[in-house]
Amino acid sequence: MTTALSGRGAGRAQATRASLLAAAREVFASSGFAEANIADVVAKAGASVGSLYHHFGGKADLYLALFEDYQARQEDRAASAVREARSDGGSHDPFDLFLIGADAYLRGCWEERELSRMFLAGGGPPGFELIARRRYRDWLQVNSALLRPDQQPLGETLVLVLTTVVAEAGREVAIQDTREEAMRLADEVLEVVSRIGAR
Amino acid sequence: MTTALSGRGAGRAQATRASLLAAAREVFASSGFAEANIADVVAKAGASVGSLYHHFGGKADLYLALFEDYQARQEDRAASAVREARSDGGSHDPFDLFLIGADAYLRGCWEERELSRMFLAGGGPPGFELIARRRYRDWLQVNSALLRPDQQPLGETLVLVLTTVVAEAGREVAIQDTREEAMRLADEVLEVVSRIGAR
DNA sequence: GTCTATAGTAAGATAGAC
DNA sequence: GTCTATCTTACTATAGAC
Repeated sequence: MTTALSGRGAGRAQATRASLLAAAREVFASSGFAEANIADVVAKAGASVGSLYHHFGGKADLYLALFEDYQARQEDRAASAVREARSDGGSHDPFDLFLIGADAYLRGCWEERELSRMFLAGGGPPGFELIARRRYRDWLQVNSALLRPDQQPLGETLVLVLTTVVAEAGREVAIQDTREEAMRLADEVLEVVSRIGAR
Repeated sequence: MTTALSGRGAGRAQATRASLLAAAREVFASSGFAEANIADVVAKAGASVGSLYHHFGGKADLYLALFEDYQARQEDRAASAVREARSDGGSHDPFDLFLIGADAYLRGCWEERELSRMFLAGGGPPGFELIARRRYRDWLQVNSALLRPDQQPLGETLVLVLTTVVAEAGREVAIQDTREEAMRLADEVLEVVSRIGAR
């Protein structure tokens, strides 16, 4: 219990961990997982190899930690937007809520475009592909439940298409050069999506 | 010009080159680019490291060669299907032709599912991401020209969505377990796509 | 053209002092 | 908890005989 009471305060250990994560974000984002190397990460973090291995299991673990955080933030953005829309007395229509969540997701892709680019580009550590795909399946499940596709023909496929389009739009949004272009693209895609899903 | 007059005949050199490519296909497909190693390739090909470097520039070059061939076959499938449809006196409607090409592409994704899976999964050699994205842009251009989106609002975005859906459908088709599931998925996606593009 | 043997190198991970 | 120094492993790529 050397680190007892941790998880809070700005102890030096937490600071090290944080700067390691921040450095890893930059290095991985600019080189991709395979090409990135640990030496660059610790150098940029102003830390040491030993520290890195004290806080993380290794290169892959560092990447995974980044992904978990990113994923949590994206889910949070979507969930918050939906919750807010519900409480603000807006539409409770499932498809409208889906669009609201998708919009929040796309905005998040732009705000965190370095990370979005990286994760959506593929090429993480061995086994990462599976993890990412599982997340995708989960998302599909959520959307599928939300949109209750069993009430219409082609339901499952339609949900698959809708989810895919939003996911890919995120990739496209993240590589735009300006915020204006990104937002315009996001809006247009949502417009097309809303036509696709129009009942 | 030691290999002059080559490009044809079943000389031993060509046979070596071919078995190297075949072995590379298996190894890369099962391990991905980063995890695959050259030793496994030459072992499976019944050749030697020296031979490999005689025929190819190295690991990355081997991967690229595989990609070029795959890409050429896919384009050929789509182009042939469209050409055939045109000559058979079928519809000349651009969107119908797009659907025909997409259908041929999806069937190709199933027929060559190991390779499709691999390339669509991401994670090739350094710089591969760029090459793949360029191809995708080219495809977009072709579809864009074919569908003349300037005649309708949201045109470009609509073409982007249509192309993306087909591309992603290819990934999904390639990971199905049976031919029946794959073809059913392909048909349903095309059905949804044709609704999306319905003018 | 094909092979074996080896060089060269890069990088992830560990040991142990402080 | 953090550091430096080192180990170890793995693998690409080359050299040179046949």
